[in-house]
Amino acid sequence: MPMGLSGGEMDKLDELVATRRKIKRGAPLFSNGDRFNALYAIRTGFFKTCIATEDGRDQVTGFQMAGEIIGLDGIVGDRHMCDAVALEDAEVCVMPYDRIEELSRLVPALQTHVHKIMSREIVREHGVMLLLGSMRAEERLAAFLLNLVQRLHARGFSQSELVLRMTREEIGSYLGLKLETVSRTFSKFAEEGIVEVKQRHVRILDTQALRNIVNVPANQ
Amino acid sequence: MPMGLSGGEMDKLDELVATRRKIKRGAPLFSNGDRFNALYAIRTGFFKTCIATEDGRDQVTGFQMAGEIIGLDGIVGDRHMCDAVALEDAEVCVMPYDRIEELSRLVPALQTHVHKIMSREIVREHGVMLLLGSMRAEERLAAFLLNLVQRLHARGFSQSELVLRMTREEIGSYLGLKLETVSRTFSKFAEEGIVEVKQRHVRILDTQALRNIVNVPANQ
DNA sequence: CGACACCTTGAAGAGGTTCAAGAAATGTGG
DNA sequence: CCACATTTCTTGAACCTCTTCAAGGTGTCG
Repeated sequence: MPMGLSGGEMDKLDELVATRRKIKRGAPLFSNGDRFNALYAIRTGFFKTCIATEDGRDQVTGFQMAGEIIGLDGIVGDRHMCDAVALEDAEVCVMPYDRIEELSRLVPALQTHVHKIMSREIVREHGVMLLLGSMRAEERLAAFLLNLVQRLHARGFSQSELVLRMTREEIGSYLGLKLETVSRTFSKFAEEGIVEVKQRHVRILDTQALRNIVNVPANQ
Repeated sequence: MPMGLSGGEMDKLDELVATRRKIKRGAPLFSNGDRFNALYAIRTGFFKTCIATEDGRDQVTGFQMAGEIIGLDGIVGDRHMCDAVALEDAEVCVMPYDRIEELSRLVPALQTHVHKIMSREIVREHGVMLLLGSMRAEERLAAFLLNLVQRLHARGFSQSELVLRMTREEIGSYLGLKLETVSRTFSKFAEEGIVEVKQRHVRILDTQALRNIVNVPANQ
């Protein structure tokens, strides 16, 4: 979070994130239509956000982990426009939105921070649109794995090993594929020696191969 | 834009949108990598935003018309992360970003307004993800046409007639389809008497049929 | 008026889906 | 702690939608 703040400012920020809430696995943090009054910073656990249509369609719009912010969709209409569901037992900081607005006016660093968070989400979604609009199944899954493992690594986890918190169906929904296609693509990667997959445990054996599949240059 | 402001506040807002810029058809408003320093409010004209990858892939992430805001992607990284190209001669208000932040701190209504604009963009992109992730070609094109005509109607244009400002290829890129598929789907709609298509001139003959295709209930 | 970009349409092919069946893991209640 | 129900995952085969490749037509702009 932002830095270089005075003591008084820090106290206010501390107060902003003072309220905690625990969510059991499978339970919603919020649901489509719920009144919006706070953003949530994930302390621990793993979430998915998704939108459901009347005709039973369902689209996972993202997976969120510790340190990430959920609830931005609620600002525009005063109600949440999607569901946020815990994929494992989780704890979040409840940040009342009116307090955020109030504090942002007093602390420019917080204001900038909030804007950047929203802008980052917009840019992330552009990337998902690229993935959904132009990639084939293998490319999608490779991009997904690289993205997940990169975010986990940034949090101190392994660069090559991960435990999926979501089902094949949820991965498929996110990637615009059927669960069978996700499963088959995992099997294909395993045959090719790129990954080792045992249910939700994934070990990446050849990161560069995944990068080549998505056309990401070697460095970085 | 926000209302219920004092005279002094209005003056500041007027100053914020004082600078204009004209962009010729085909010219970029900004390009990926450009330093970010302003948001743009479209006064007249029509834009597309798109991201290009090294390997020649290209994804249109949106089409924007009068009254809409472009440039939000630039906030997070201090550089624009996509290209914005005018699809017809256009004019925009240049709103320097540091002035927006400054003014937002003084005028809460503006602060809320900015947040809502960003939140709306996030929600819009969720809708695009649903479209790209779970709809078939006909559903995508029907949703696209309904969305376009609805936005045009909100600006005083016809509910049933529109002129496309973009090529089949650009529509296809946005919808995750090849241009041939877009063309064929238009022809199919025309055969079925749902629309009349003559190049870029489209007349919607049966709005409800389009709604049925995307599973939107009759009302609204 | 000619060059170029854009659009349409056909035919063949590929990638992903659907349907189906069975195996493996997970959770639950006795 | 074990048996059983349930959920999740894997794999096969047929099918379908969309893509690819190709050719010709239409419109537009200098």
